[in-house]
Amino acid sequence: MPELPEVETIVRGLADALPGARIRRVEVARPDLVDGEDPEAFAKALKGKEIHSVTRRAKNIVIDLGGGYLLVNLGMTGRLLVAAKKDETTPYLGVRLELDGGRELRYHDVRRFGRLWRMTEEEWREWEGALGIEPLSREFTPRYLFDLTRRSRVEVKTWLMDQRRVVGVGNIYASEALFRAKVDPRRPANSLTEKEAKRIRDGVQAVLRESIEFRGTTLLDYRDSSGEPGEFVKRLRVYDREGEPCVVCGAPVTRIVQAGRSTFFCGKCQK
DNA sequence: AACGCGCCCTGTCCGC
DNA sequence: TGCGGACAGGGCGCGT
Repeated sequence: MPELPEVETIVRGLADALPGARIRRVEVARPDLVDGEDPEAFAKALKGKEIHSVTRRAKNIVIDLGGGYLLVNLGMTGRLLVAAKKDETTPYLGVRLELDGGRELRYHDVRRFGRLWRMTEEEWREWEGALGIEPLSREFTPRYLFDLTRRSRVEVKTWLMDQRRVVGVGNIYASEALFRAKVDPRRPANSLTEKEAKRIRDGVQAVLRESIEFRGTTLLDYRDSSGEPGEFVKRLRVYDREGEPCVVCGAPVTRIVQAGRSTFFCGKCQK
């Protein structure tokens, strides 16, 4: 569900609300959501810890507990919400962290593709180092993108979604970025020119930045940490617009399937 | 090593 | 109205 802009929006909300809060009690309603240890050990380890900061790495939410981390990946339908203890819950509640001041942090997930897990400082460094670079960082240069594509014949849309190279781009923003770059999503990665690599870099950064401004894309399930939907869906140019006119040339938007996922593009604008 | 595929799970929507 | 199939923002593990 959530790609970089959605996770970033959630993280900004949590970073405002949570630092300084202490975890008083932990309830694991859906044990399969906890990775790496049994739910009792997980709960015991978190109890009493203070939340120092909340940040993002790739599509993961990173909660610094001071000498250890709690990681959250939202999968397709995960939500991380700050709520009042007295507020109503849903059948999809997975994990509840009771905090001070009558508040709690709730993890909800209809499909349960999401995960919560703990990491030591050392595990964090190793895990984090194996991920690709952040697309909004200075490291993400046209040259970086061009050089890494040389060794891969994978179609460029699928290539963009591989989190070992560049993180944070998922199914919506891969289509949107390639539309902005005017590059056909079926092109093998190693067929790109340097100019096209630059256009793709620019397209990825532009669409991610704009989507963050609009607090992400809500197709159905996505909500920020306050339960509010994102507004970027109105700004999508090709995603979920099969048959509708291209916003640039008017030709109908095409839908194809790549690596089992829908891709949307304009066959006239994207070469 | 790189790559394609099936699978995890629940809900919604569409065509018949 | 009911039913089967396709599909949904992600990511892992398998076999080749």
